[in-house]
Amino acid sequence: MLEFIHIKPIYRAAKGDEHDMENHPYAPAEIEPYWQAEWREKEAFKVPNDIETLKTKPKFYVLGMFPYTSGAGLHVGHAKNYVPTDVFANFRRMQGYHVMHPMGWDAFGLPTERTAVRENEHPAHITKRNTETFQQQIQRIGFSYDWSRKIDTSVPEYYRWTQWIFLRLYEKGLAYLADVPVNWCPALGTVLSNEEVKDGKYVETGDPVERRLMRQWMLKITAYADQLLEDLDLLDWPEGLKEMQRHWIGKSEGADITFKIKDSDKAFTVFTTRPDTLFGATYCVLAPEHPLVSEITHPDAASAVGAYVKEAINKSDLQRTDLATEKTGVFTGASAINPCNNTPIPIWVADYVLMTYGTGAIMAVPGHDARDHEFASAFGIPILEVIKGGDQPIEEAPFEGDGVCVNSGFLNGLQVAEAKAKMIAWLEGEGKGSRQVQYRLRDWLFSRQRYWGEPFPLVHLEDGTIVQLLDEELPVELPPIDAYKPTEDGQPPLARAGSEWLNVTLPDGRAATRETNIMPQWAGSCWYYLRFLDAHNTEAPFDTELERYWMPVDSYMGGAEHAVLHLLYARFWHKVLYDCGLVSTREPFQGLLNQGTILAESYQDARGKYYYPNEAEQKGDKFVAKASGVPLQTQIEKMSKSRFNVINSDDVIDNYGADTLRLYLLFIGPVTASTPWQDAGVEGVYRFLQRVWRLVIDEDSGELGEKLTDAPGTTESELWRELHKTIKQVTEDTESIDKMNTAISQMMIFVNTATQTKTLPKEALKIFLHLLSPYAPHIAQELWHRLGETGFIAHAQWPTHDESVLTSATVTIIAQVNGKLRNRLQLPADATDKEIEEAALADERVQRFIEGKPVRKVIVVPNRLINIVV
RNA sequence: GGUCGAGUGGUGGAAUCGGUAGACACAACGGACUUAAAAUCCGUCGCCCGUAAAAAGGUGUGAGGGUUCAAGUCCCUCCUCGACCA
Repeated sequence: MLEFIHIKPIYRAAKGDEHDMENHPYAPAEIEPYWQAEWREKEAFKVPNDIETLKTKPKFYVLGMFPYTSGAGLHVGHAKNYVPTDVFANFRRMQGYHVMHPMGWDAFGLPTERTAVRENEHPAHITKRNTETFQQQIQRIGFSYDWSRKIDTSVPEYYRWTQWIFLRLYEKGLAYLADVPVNWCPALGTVLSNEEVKDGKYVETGDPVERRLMRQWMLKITAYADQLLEDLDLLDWPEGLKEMQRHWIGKSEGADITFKIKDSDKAFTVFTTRPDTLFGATYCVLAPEHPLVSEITHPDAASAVGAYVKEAINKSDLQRTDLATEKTGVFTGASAINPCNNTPIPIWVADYVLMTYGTGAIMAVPGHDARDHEFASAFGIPILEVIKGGDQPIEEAPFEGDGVCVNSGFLNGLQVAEAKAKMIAWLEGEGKGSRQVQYRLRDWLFSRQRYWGEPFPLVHLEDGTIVQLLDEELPVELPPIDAYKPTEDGQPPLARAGSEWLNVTLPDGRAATRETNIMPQWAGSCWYYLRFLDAHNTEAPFDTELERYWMPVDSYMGGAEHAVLHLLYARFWHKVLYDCGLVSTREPFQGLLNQGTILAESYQDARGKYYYPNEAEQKGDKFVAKASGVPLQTQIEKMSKSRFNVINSDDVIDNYGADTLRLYLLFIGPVTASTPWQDAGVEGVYRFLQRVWRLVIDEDSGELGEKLTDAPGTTESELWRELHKTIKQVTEDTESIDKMNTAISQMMIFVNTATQTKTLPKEALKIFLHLLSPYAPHIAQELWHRLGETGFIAHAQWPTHDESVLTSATVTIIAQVNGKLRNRLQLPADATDKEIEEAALADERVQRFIEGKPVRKVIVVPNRLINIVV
């Protein structure tokens, strides 16, 4: 099916086949399953759970974001995430750390439920099958996970504690019911969080989403907005990612200002980040949903306003606020009084103002805000200049920059920043407004009208009171109903679970009904990194002492698509747990890296239909479909099932082995870079591993190579120097995580050098195998074993380089004339600047370019170069 | 529209604090080995100009300008692509 399958399969040494006995090539299909079984049976990577044993060594927690176990199975994109984390875990283990490196399954959620509906099979069955497939596929790659800690978010042993943590949030008043405008997806029959909706569509499926007012569970993440923002400074995350979180939280400082309505005792409050421009406010706008709209609208305008509001409410936020769309609005007939100069200004209703942001009302300053300017221009509202500094007349374009206040009474002559402070002080003094901080972050919509998720540990009494269940009553198990499909009316599937599940009698005898919503997909992943620390605890989510030892996660790696959602939600829960005294760190993930995506070539015809690579055929420099001859376009895109360009990790392992897959994924580029998959490149690293094999094993005899000696490593001084260079570079590059590609380059250079030496000291070879082991653990272990060592090389001590081996007696000095390279000089390493200068001036090639011209300046960079300026 | 990031050979990518551009691979080409092929080993490999072949030289990191003894790297302007946000 895929291109590389055409390449001949790896040679499998035929066991017991007399004719083939003389041939002993590198055979990953033999050695990899063998050592994987050994690691499993001897529990090579099991981490002790006993705190006293743990305390004998420092800890390191390496975590790759656990996968959502969809039916598509594992592809090389997943491996691009897990290979670098595994290399790093191996590296730290060899450096003498207790390494936490676990794996588990994010198993609740919509995609599985959709498959269940489509294939008419229970989500629990599908999940079981999917997780088994994932585990099998992941295990073939030879990762050093402690499998005894495996978790599955969809089993009661796990979600019992998700419910338990929810109760802690509930007790703290952080979970509440509210009638909120929600993103209702008719196709899915559920509400979605803001984060799951983009451009009016569900991000996963593209199904349209509409606005509805519904009673929902909310989590008060906004209560932690400031902490979530400030504590970003404590983290070793990529700056860009922190910036995205900051932006998502969207803190803006400004003022609430109260506007009285003319000829009325009513008033409304606006939030603005530009109180300095209050003198320039020439109208106000209420959001269509604003409660005051119906009260203040003049009877003459009532029908127009009513119609406008009705239409606006169904639009998405994006449609409403997009700068590119034409502004619409309608005048209410009422006026507000500008509090700074008592001028009446008209009140409009317009959908570019959102009820969910700020107060749902704005003061409009068309002179200094792009949207207001556009709106005022369209409706002929006056535009006033109150900040001087634009290079176009204020009627032509708004000026949003910094400048000096004009036409602004007591603010005239002040800079924007001073004017803001003075205006806020004035408003506060007059009782007309106050300093205010506003966030873009909204509370988290936490309930779903679906089946495949955690039930809430809450019950409703007849009088409407909500009662939380006792910790001992957990878990509230998901009832095994068959009718889990969504209904038209938004009634959750759990409402059909039957009275046995629905009806509860409380310990005090009162009758109650269970909450029938479920938690969203993100719930389980909000705390899974804590459960790994104590995965089988039946008394608590995790042991406090173990938590104190292991947390925080030192190195977390995952896709950039989780830069805001998962990472923000998990940080929020963690902070709540911290405030409950349940965890010891303010932040869960100290270090974090986003691995790049794997791209692959895809083939598409003019109609947009995708073709598998083997359905395409090259004709000249164009591609056509084999069957129909239709011309095809090729492009490098992100790997995905729908683009027919997925490379399955199993196929690569079948053809080349897991070590090749691991090495290739790292060799194609930096871990954080997105790079295209190239079948030919896989061959390259496969050849490298074969060279490593032949370095140790004589393919004809199957014995150790004749070149190998027991002599000290230093007998081959060139090799010995290259080895120490390799130790140094592999150590540094592995430490960086991102530059594992150049670590592999250096190992290749070492192997090329070693192939050319007359003898090969086993000592040097064994040291090299240590370096290779985190990257290609199977071949390293096998050769380690063949060299007569017992035990696992994965448990051996990481080597350190000797700087004195690296320094040589002579160095190459670059001789430049006027900045251009003219010759390379071999000089003693300890040559003085003067000696270097003399040597350079004496050099024939250098002299040719000086041509007797006077030397104006000489720059010497020690051990590097000399530049003679003439 | 905004913010951030990135543009280096035929390809993936190296290049520390500004100090040898193109490491390591892939592909291609040439050679050795072979009855032959595969595999393996050796060699060439930015462009231009040169040459029997070399040597020597020029030029070159998206475009243009600047700073510097020295720029892929720093600064300014622009172009293109990507990510995120609106």
